[in-house]
Amino acid sequence: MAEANEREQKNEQRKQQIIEGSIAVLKEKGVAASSMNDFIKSSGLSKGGVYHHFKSKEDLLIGVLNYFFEQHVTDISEATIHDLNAYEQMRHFLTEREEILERVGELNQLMMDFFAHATTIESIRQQFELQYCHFQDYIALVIQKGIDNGEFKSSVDPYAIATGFMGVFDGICSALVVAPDRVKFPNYAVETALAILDGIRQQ
Amino acid sequence: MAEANEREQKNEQRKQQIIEGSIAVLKEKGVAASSMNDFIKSSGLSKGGVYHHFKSKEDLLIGVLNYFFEQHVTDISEATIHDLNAYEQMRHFLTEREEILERVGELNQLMMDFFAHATTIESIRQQFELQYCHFQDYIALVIQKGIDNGEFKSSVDPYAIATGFMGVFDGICSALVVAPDRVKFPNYAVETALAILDGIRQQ
Amino acid sequence: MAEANEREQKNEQRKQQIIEGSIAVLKEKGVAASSMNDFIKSSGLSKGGVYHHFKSKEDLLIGVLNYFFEQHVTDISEATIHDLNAYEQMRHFLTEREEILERVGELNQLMMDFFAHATTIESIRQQFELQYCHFQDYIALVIQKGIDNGEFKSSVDPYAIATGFMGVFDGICSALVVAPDRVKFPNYAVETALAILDGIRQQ
Amino acid sequence: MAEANEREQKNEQRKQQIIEGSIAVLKEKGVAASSMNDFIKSSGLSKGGVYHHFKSKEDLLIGVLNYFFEQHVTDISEATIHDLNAYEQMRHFLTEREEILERVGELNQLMMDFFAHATTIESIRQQFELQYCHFQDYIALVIQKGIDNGEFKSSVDPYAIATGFMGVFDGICSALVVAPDRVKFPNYAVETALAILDGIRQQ
DNA sequence: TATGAATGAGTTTTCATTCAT
DNA sequence: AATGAATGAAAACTCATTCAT
Repeated sequence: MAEANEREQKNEQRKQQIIEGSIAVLKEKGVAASSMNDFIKSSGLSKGGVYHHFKSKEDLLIGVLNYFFEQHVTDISEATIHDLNAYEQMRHFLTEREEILERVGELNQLMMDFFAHATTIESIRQQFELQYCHFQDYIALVIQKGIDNGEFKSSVDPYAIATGFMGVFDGICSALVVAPDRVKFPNYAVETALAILDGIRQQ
Repeated sequence: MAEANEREQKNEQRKQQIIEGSIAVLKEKGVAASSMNDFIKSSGLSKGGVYHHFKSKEDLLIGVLNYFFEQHVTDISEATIHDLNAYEQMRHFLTEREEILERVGELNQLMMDFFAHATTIESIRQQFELQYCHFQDYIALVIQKGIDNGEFKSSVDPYAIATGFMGVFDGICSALVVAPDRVKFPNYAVETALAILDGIRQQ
Repeated sequence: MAEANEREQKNEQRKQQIIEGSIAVLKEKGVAASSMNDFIKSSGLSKGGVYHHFKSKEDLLIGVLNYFFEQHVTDISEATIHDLNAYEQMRHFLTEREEILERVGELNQLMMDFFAHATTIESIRQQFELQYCHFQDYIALVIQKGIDNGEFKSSVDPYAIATGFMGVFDGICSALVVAPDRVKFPNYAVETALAILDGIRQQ
Repeated sequence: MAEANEREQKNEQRKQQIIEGSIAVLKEKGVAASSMNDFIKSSGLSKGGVYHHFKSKEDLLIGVLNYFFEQHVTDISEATIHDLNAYEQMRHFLTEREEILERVGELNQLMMDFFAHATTIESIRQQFELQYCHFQDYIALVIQKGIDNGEFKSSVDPYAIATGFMGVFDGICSALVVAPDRVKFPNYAVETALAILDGIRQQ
């Protein structure tokens, strides 16, 4: 029993080792240009060794993505402060937790790259969808609360604004890849997001 | 002289023929999965024939992208109505020209796909950057006009809002790929964009 | 001593367990497409476990073949009835023991498959040769008896006819794989074999 | 037009060149053990060159098989002499055309090997089936003629005997692989086949 | 005895590109 | 201008076998 546990732990370590090597490769070369051989070289293991832990390239890529979500995307609901009203809650999220936003920006290039493969690799799309819905639901909920409180206009569709809110960040991150000199992240995103909040506020 | 002209025209026609075939392939298979052979088959020409007109795959891809921008991205400045103030101008753009937005949505999947390769293929990135800057400058200009008019708050950074504005559309289009059931396009984008406008307005 | 015996018995059981699993795999996938991993999975043991009992794939394959011959190929001499003359003996074998023939047909596909590897793997060829000679000797003996009795023509070469006799069965079994709709087994084989017997009979 | 023809001829030559190299490899290594790389090396072309002419290993293998059938399996109906009755016709075929039989024996090892893959590769099975049916029909026809003539017993099933007839050759060829010291080919096959003919004759 | 992580040469196939015609 | 045969590096993946535990 104890042995089995030890082995499993070692396996997990190995997997992590492979994933971390792969991330380094992916950051350098991009998803499309990274080959299994690259991941294998970076892992320090042999071909068979890597394939022992991940049964295909897709499998490894999903492993990387999961690791990413686990490590880097802090659960937004952790940032909730229950005393605040909806508006303050959102503001707080935008202005006080800037570290999160900055980290998002750093990882952005790789994320966008993965993201683009959501089109081609269904299982990657599903991973993204899961994360996306989670966020979308949470933000829509906060906005709904704001509507119920009378903070936001009753004409607001909480899902539209939640989607737009997230879109600002995703879209600006995309732009960062295309025209890094023209886009200041997260500043521009925060300013736009605050404008959205002001725009839906009840005067 | 006349002959030379005729020849050039035929050349242009051939190029277009190749590009149009390639677009059909790209829409069906995606950028990463489309091979030169696929483009060649769809062109009706031979290998050598296609390579005569485009010296590499990258070259052809850029040709496709240019054709795309020329054909499908209506120059935003055409939509300008000079009698309107900045706020009305933006509103008009969002609510009266919905056909444009819808077309953007349709092309989005392929664009996102191309976009992914902005990371890897520098020349593709440059094409996107050119287009991006063009739009960004134009929108920032309109917003600046609104600030000067006193329509918008003086604290507004026109480039931040222009960037956010575009980001909403790009970001929501991305989301469309990931979670099509959760995103209504262009509705959500328009509602968010209008909220931004309301948010930066001088009360 | 007793312990040593118990151990050996357990070993034999393990080997049999591995072989039976392997046969199931071989029937489903064919010899060429079956991997050591498949055999290991089907055995319920681990990699090391199987390799402990069979030192290589070839070794396991030979084990399977032996098991096969032991289990399924009833010793033809058991079917001998000593009161009968040679002609009746052969007839009896063909017409009264049809169950055997049918079983042969069922196993045929796998046998043919193994057989193909007789070319490549010398040790498999040797196993087949052993079995083949055993049968050939026995049938040739019966025919020789018939010649001595005056039942069969004295011009007959007993080994030629014995070989041909077996060939009819093997050949028709092969044909069964290639053109199952065109071959009725064992009917066609029995009819041909009876014709051979009639053909060598002294009128 | 002339050019197109020349090109096609050259293509055919290339294909033949690849096939002939492949046959040499197959004779030496066997079907199962021969890799595409081996065929490529033996062809003198590059990887892509071979794949230009044969789109997969299976495709090449079928090419080899066809070439074989075309080159080596003389159409049995060519051997027909119309003045002879059925019995003499069959005898003639067995005793006068021994060169054919001997050549069959020589090629036998490779054929058996291919044959074994009829189980695994459907397209190879189909090629064999085609050839098989062709022969079977022809022989059954001759036997039917003999029955109609009163040469053969009316109780004879022509397809059973035709199948058995072919089986003798196929079966003995198999035996040749397994126990070459115990099998004389084509002698044993001819003697058995003649016995079959005698066995179905009307006394 | 038994486990399963690890090895690495090997497999088939793809594909952007070149070049003689 | 156009053809298509040829190149060869690289791709993803397999698999019999070994060995530390």
